[in-house]
Amino acid sequence: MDNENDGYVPSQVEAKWQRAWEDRGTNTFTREQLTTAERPYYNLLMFPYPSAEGLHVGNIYAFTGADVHARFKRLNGFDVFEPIGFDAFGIHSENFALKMGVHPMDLIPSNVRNFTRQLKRTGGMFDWDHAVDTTDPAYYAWTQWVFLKLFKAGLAERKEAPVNWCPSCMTVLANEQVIAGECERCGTAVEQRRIAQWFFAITRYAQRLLDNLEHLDWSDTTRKAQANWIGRSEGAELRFPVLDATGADSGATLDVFTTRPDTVFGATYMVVAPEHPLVDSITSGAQRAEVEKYRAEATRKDLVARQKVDKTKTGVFTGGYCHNPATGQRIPVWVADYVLMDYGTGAIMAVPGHDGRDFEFATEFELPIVRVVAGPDDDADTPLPEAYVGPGTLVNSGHFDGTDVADSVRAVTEWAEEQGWGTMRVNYRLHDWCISRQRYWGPPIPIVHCDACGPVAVPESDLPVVLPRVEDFKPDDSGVSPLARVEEWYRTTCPECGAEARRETDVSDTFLDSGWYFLRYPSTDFDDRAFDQVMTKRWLPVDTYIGGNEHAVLHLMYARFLTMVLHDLGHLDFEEPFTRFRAHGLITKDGSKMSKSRGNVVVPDPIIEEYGADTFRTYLMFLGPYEEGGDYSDSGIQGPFGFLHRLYDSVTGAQDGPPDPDVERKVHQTIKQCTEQIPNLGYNTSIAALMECLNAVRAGGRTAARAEVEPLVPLVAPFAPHLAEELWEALGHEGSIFDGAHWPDFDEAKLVEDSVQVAVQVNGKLRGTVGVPKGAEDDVVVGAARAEENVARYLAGATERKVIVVKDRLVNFVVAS
RNA sequence: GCCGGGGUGGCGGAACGGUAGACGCGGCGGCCUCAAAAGCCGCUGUCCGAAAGGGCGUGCGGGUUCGAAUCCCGCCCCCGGCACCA
Repeated sequence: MDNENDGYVPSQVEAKWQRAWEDRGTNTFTREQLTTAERPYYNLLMFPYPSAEGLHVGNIYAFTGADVHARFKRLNGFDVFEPIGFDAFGIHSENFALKMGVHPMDLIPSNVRNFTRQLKRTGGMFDWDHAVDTTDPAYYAWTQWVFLKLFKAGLAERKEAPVNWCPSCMTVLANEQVIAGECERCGTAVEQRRIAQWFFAITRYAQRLLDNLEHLDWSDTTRKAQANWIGRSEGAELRFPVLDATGADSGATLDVFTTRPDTVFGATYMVVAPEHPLVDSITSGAQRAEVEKYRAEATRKDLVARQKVDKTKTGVFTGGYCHNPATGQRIPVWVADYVLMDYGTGAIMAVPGHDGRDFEFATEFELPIVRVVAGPDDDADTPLPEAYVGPGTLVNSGHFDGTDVADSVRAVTEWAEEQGWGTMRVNYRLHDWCISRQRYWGPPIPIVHCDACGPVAVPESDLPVVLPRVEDFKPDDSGVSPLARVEEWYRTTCPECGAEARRETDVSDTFLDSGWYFLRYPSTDFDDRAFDQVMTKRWLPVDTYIGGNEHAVLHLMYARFLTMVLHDLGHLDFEEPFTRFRAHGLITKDGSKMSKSRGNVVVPDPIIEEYGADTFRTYLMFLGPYEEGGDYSDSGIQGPFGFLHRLYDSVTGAQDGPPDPDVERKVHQTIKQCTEQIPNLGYNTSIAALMECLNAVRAGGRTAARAEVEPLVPLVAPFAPHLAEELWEALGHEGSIFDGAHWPDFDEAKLVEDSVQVAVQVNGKLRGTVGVPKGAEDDVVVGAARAEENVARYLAGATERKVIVVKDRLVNFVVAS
């Protein structure tokens, strides 16, 4: 390895340039530079959670792809800001700390140090002077500030909501700790408990979050995932009068949301969720015991188990009735857990004839099934062996009989509206964002509870509300946050009336930390504001954000929501944070996701040790299309390793003199390819083009002319930045290539070949090729094609019907024999 | 079930409707070397053939076209996400 014949020693080259970058501040901005940058380009990557295991290949893949983009933009003259940070709060760290018996306040700093060391070795163009750590009070003071902004705007609400509760461990569980309805630690069935929690009213922004998607330059898949998550559906709210014990109208209504108001004539019963507030008043005395038993069972099941689709439907009759305002008939009200409290109104009108779930339930409990839609081959009396959900016309529907279902949603709703029991309505499946965590490792929610004043905001001047060091931070059987055990911390006075009061002891969701971090980066030089107006104007919104699909929904949605809110409150002049978002693919090993249990985890440190970061980066980018990912193979890295060595040899050994015309053409073709493909994340094909070009340069063992290889150095720089610096220096330049070099231009005139190989087909089958001058007239090409020996054999004795000529590419003789 | 994304050599993957398999790995043979590393040269989809050449080949079945991996219709399989959403 240390052989003196081999001039390229990656470890030495990389150490040298990493030191130089740090000494010269190549990758960092001063506050002054951030303020005056002329062509600002904000290149964002998803900041990592600093695990104890260290950086994994997936991190490096994600960051390198973003870094290649950053370096490409920089070589194209932009002032590229590529900050980095640590998303270090949250349940992962807390659980790991619990397992190891270390305090997170000790664990996280050592993890961060290790990550920092590893990240620096990968050669990313990170601005370490503007790093953030979400667990730093100087950061989370402003996370708490964001909370207060929403609170004061009336967008933070406290309401009761179910949490997962393990009756054996006696503790609240996060959703990810519930595996198939059981506690991940002890296997006990998880229950639901209702406690008061803080919610952000993201549902009020549902329509805007949906509408804006249209104009964002984001991957289609990500936009669709967001749209599905928001889940807009159009329909109607219908109000069914509740009957009292005597069968008379009680004055109350049971309201339902339906996307099929046109099938209201087929609603033969109603179903309410077990948690529905009207269950008590609707249930008759005789049924009360049974209903109570069912409700108790339903709440004992956790949400995961309850929502299993394939289980048979369960439910009980309440003994109460509604009256179907369309048919005038009395219909029973049931309680069943297939109706969810948190979608729509928590109650449905059941139309078993035309809804699969209702059909199943009606069959189970022998409830009437009525056909109200007839398909093309049906009439009003055709039996229904299963729910019919296809197109057709209404039947058994009074004066709507014969109406096409396509037109009837609106018609029926308008009719219901005239009669006062229906309204057009849009419903979303997006839920309000629960940000309360009954946990220790997060920023305390900056609220004080006062008996007289209620929940009161901590004054901004008192921020941060510092998370105290608590040695026993394990969740316990109290069902409240560990902070609720620290009396000297939670006892305080009301900021409004001065009375004795108690701090909120829940901490906030990690997604709140990461929901605004991109606003903080350019302003880390300011400790008296979350984000500075001048910096924000210059740098935001983010120009390109590259990250994993696993955050395509939640993280990006929350970040968009917070940005919209801060915009509406006058703190930002844009409402979408990420102009362009691209999701990278997944890197697999032996065809499957890397995981400890599979034992196929690739550990990056030894690879960088052996081959260097440049080779590792180049290999990762070469594996497959960046947006699709690829499969990691241990031996594949040899390709890029050899390529970079050969490049080093050719550049450092280049001679003065004129370039070979064929090689020069190849160089220009390569410049064109890289220029067009790199900004679109076509990294694998760009690297392939560079390899092909170098193969042409070195063909037959020839020595390169300087002019042939010089342009290749900036082209390879995004992938192999250290080597590029070394070669740039070897070519006699001073300073960093990322400051001194320009992305090379290609010359259209130098791209064209003077002769081309034209494929010759007979009846679509390739029978030969002929070399002709580029742009030759059709008859010349056809003549040459006809003369080709093998082609002539196929044409002899056949009748030519037609000749197709594609200029400079192909001739096809269509013949009959 | 629904929504995405895919199925191309031994492997990772290339291919504006126009010579399928670029580039790389692996394999085989050779050069250099005391040896190794690095490097270099040649071959490498498959079947028939000594060669020239030919047959077959992009998950399966149809279709459009002079020509289909690519476009259309109907299936099958894999991966990711959501999942009783009324």
